[in-house]
Amino acid sequence: MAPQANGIAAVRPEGMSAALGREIIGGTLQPGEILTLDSLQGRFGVSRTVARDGVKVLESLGLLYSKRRVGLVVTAEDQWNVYAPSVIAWRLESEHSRKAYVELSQLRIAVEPEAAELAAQHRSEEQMEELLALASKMRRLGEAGRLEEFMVADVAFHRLLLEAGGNTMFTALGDVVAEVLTGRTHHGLMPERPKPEALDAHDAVARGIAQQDTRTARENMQLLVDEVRRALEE
Amino acid sequence: MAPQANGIAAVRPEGMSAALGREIIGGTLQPGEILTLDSLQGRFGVSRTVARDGVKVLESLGLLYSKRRVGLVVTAEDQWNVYAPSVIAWRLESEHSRKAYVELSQLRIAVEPEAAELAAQHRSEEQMEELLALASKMRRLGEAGRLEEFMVADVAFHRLLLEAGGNTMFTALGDVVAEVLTGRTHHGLMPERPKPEALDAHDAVARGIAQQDTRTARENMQLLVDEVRRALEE
DNA sequence: TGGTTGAGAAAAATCACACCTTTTCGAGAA
DNA sequence: TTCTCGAAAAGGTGTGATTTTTCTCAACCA
Repeated sequence: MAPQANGIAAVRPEGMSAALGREIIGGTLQPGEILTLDSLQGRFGVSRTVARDGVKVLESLGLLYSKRRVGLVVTAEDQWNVYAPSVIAWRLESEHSRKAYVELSQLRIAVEPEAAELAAQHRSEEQMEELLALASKMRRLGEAGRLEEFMVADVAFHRLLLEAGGNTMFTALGDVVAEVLTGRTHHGLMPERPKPEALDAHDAVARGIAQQDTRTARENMQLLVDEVRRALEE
Repeated sequence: MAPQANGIAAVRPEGMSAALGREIIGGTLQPGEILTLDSLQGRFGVSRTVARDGVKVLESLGLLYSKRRVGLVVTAEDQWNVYAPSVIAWRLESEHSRKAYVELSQLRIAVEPEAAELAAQHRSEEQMEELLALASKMRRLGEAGRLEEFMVADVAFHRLLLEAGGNTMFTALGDVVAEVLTGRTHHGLMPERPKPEALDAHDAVARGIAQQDTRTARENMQLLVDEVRRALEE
C-alpha cells in the first residue's frame, strides 16, 4: 500500500523536513524565527527543489508557513497539526516527550470508552471473534509474563476495537494507542505481570462487544482507562 | 498569525490541491485510480513545479501517494489524515458530509467530558472568569432566542474549555467542535430556543471548573454530550 | 505632525527545460 | 519455459529566468 505504512515511531529517511521538523518541535527553532529557502539550501546542501519540497511538507504539518518577501516563519505549538503521525513521532522524540506522552494518554482515556460502546454497536461477526480471541491470547501471554508478546496482542486488541466502531476518526487513533502501549512497555512502566483485573476487564470488554452490550463494553473499558489515569497521576 | 488562521470550513484559494482533494474525498476519484503529473499539468494548466507542490500536499494528507514509473495513486479512506483541517473541511463539503458530521460529533462526545475534567484541574484564573462570563452570556442570548450570537458564544465556551485543560491535542479539537456547533445551527437542527437544561448544564460546567470540582464539571458536560448523542440517534 | 503614496528591493512563487533514477515490461536469447 | 537485458515511462532533481507579492522607507501632500 502506501509507502509509509509504518507506525508513528518508525524513522524514515526523509532528510531535510524531518531534521527541521525535529528542530522546530524540539524548540531549537523558536516560534517566529525566520528561515529562507536559501539558508536551507546552504545548510543541508540541497537544491531549491528539495528545499521547497521539504518546506511544503512542514507547512502542511503547520510547523511553519512561508510568506513572500519575508521567508519561512516558524509557528508556535498551537498551530501544529498534533494529530499528524510525524508530528506525534517528533514530539515523542523531543525533550518534552513526557508531556507528549501524557497528552496522548489523556486522549486515549477520553476516546476508548466511547469507542468500546461504538464497537459494541457496529462490530462485524469477524471482528467480534477476533476480539474474543485476542482477549484470551492476552490472558495467556500475560499470565505467562511474556510482556513483549502481550503488548503486541494488546495493541492489536485496541486497534481492532477502535476500528470496529466504524468511525474513521477513532480508527485513526490506533497509532496513538499503539504508541502509548509500546511506550509503556519499553520504558519499563509495566508490572512484571499484567494485573489480573486488567485481563478480566479486557475479557469483559470483548464479551460486551460480542453480545452488543454497550454498557458492559463501556464500563469495563472505563475500568481500564481509569487505571491508566491513576498511573499517569504518579 | 498564520495566513490560514481561519476555521475548518473557510475556503482558501489553494488551487490544484484543493480541487483534487475534493475529488478524492468526494469519490469522483476512486481509490487505486492513477494520475500522472503530466495529466495534472494539462488539466490545471500549471507547470510541473506547481503540480508537484500540489501533489506533495495531498501526499502529506494521505490522499494519494506517488510511485515511480506508475504515477500518482489515489488512496482509500483509511489512509487519509482525517484530523487535518483541510481533510475535515473537504469531508464536510462532500456528499458524505452526513457521515463526517456524525463522526466529528462522536469524537466530541468522547472528548469533552474528559476535557472538562482537565479544565477543572488546570484552568487559569483568567480562563475561569472568561468561562463563567461566557456561560451567562449564553443564558442571556439563549433566552432571547438570538441563535446566531448564542452559537458564537457556545463555540467560544467550548474552545476555551478545551484549551484550558492544557492538552494541545484537545485544544486542536476546538475547530472540530466549532464546526459541529455551527453546522447544527446553520442546518436548522437547533430548537427555537436552547433548552433550559442545556443552559443550566453550561453554567454548572463553568462553575465546576471555577471551583476546580472535576466531578461537577465532568458530569454536567456529560449531560450536554448525552443530549448530542440522543440527537444523533434520530 | 501625520498620514498617504510611490519606488525599490527582497524573497517566495512560478515557469520552462534538461537531465537523473527507478521500475516495469517485453523481446529475444539460452 | 525461463532468464537477461535493454528500452520506455514516470516521477525526482537541479538550474536559470521571470513574475508576483509585500515590506520598507522615504518623499510628498494636508
